[in-house]
Amino acid sequence: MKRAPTLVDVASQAGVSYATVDRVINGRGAVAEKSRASVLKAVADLGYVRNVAAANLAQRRIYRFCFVIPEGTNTFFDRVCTILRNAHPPAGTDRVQIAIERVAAFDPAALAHCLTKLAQIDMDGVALVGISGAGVDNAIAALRAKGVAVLAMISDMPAPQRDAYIGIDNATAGRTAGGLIVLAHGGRAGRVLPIIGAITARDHAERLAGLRETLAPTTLTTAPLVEGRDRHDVVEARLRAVLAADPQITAIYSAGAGNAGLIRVIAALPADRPRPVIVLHELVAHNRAALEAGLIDIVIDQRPEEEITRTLALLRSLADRHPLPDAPLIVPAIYIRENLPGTRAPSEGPAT
Amino acid sequence: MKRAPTLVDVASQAGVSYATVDRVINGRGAVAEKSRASVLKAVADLGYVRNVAAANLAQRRIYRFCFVIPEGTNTFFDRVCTILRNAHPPAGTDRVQIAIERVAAFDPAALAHCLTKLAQIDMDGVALVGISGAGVDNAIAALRAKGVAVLAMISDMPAPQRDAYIGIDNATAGRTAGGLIVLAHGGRAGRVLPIIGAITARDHAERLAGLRETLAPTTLTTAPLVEGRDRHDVVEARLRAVLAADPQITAIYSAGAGNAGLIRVIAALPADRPRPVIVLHELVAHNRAALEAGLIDIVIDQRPEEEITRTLALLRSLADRHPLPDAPLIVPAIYIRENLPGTRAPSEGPAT
DNA sequence: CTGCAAATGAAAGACGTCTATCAGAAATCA
DNA sequence: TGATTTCTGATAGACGTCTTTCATTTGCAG
Repeated sequence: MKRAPTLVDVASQAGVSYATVDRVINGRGAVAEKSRASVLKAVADLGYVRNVAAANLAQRRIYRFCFVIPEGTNTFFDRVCTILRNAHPPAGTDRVQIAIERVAAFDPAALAHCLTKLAQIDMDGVALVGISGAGVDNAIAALRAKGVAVLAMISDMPAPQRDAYIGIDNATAGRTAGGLIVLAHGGRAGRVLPIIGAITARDHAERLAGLRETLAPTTLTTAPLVEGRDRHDVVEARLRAVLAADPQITAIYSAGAGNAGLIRVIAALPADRPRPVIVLHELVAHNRAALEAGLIDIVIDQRPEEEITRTLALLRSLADRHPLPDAPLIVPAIYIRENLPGTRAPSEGPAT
Repeated sequence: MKRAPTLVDVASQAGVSYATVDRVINGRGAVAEKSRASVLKAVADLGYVRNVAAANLAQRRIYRFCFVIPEGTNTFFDRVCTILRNAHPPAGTDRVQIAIERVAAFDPAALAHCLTKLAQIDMDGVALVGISGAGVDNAIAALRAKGVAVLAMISDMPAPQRDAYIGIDNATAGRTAGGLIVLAHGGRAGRVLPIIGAITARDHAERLAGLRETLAPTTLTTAPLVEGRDRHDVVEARLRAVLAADPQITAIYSAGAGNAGLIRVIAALPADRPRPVIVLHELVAHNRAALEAGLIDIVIDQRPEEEITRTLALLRSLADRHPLPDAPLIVPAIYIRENLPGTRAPSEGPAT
């Protein structure tokens, strides 16, 4: 068990001085092509990896990350912020500063402005919820040009613009909803009502397509799409109307937000006949309460905790100039009343 | 933004020398009670936190962890090992060595022997699957006396013996199975067949109790328990017999292992009548294949990836002498055919 | 008061990397 | 060839902690 190679080892192996190795590794000063090559070869031959602890010590480094989160009526993003605030930095080595910036939702100009401000500060990485338009591309490009890592969370953006995407595959989410609805029908006929925020929202459209894909080969039919604009009041009014007009509905899949309105409608349904099977997205407070109350059946969750954990790990990894590991997409979680996190006391003593 | 306090700061604040501070912090040599108190007070006042990077550098520290995993016919533990081998150490700072020791399953003596051997080596932490008996307690106590952190994974052990438990709440898992079965019956009558490994296995018993708890208030009845001893052949034979004798079965919940046998039985059922709803545990290869083939409906998974991630983070945290964070129990995941991880290509480009 | 043990202080050299400086060598151009 | 550039080497002082050594002071018992 010999010790890991250091930069001194690399220097002697390459037949150059430490100073030259440093110039190559940290890209400062001019280095002859020949020297550069021999240093890189020595690095490869020895399997040198930078000792991050030593480097951080020498630089008195503090990792500075910023999460840019949409601000608005959407409870989900409040949940994300809560998780972020409680997020223990990747455990162990601390020296991680996490800032949260809220910007108006669906407002590319606001996002671009925020990013431009961030470019002033000396950041190591920025995570944002991907949207495109009005200068966002340029603002991101400017950030990345300064060496800031940029990650897309929750909603993706065209690949060349960001360093990586952390989030779920929305088509899978839609298929999952479909599969559960099929299961709940147990072979009987049925009619599924899809509700989304807007057909122009890419994630919603993808979920809807996933649902249809799964339902297609079955006996279940699909009712006309309802657009609820992610607003509680709109969802409430439209759903009430549809349910009144079409009593055949046996299942509802809401791919977007605004579900507090949906839940109000369900709560007001007559108790003498079975209510439709209901599948929603995101385990936010009102959805969770409805699940516990038996007003809805299933919540598909994109597991923001995991998204944030992974994002932090990736930001860290990029900041340390490690090659970025291939991170598979997040698998949407399925919650029913019985597997809600943190409700029941554990069977024995707690983890402490 | 002033720099974080160092041990030098602590020393001057406490009015003692660096050496004394070191003796207090790292517990070596004798220190007068008065000095100890003033050092601790200074630490608290200044909010000193040790710079782990510097400490690790000075010690040339390598974290040495060992996972003791049962060896046997159980595919699940093979999966655990695979995950472990691919486990990127908590990202960023590396210098983590992970050893895997396989020991005979359900054999306390073998486990104790292994632990005793580990006590010889200089370990930072050991994670094991909790079982009790025949010297295990003593072996663990010996380990911990040497300052080695000991975590229980997957199956717990009495609280005072281990530093923490990382795993699922099995009662919740059982209730989850119950909830899904109820959902799949959609209000119709039904008869649920529970299969477990052995009633003496605590986790299996807890899952069964959870199932019964959820089914109790419904119209579903429970068929007599089948004990399959976690063996494919036993499960296969007994299940075949039960299904032949009791055609009323509309659902099967297998709380243990040996499900390859169960799947064989299901695959051989006549195709002209609907098969029972089937809920199994652990997303291992044969269960996954059966899910994809439509032979079973649901797999409840304890998410070993998450268990391992958390275990590593905790081991690391304990090794760094951080106070241990409160880690909630793992929430069992629900898999159906549509949300299996890594099956479908992502809707857009991959994360790279 | 002496003698011994316990407690403390002072200091120095690691650990591996970053950062800077300065002198000297090699390559380039006139 | 000499005068510039462009590279390179040598070196030294951080960064914050660990570890050890040695000398000194303090406390306490006899």
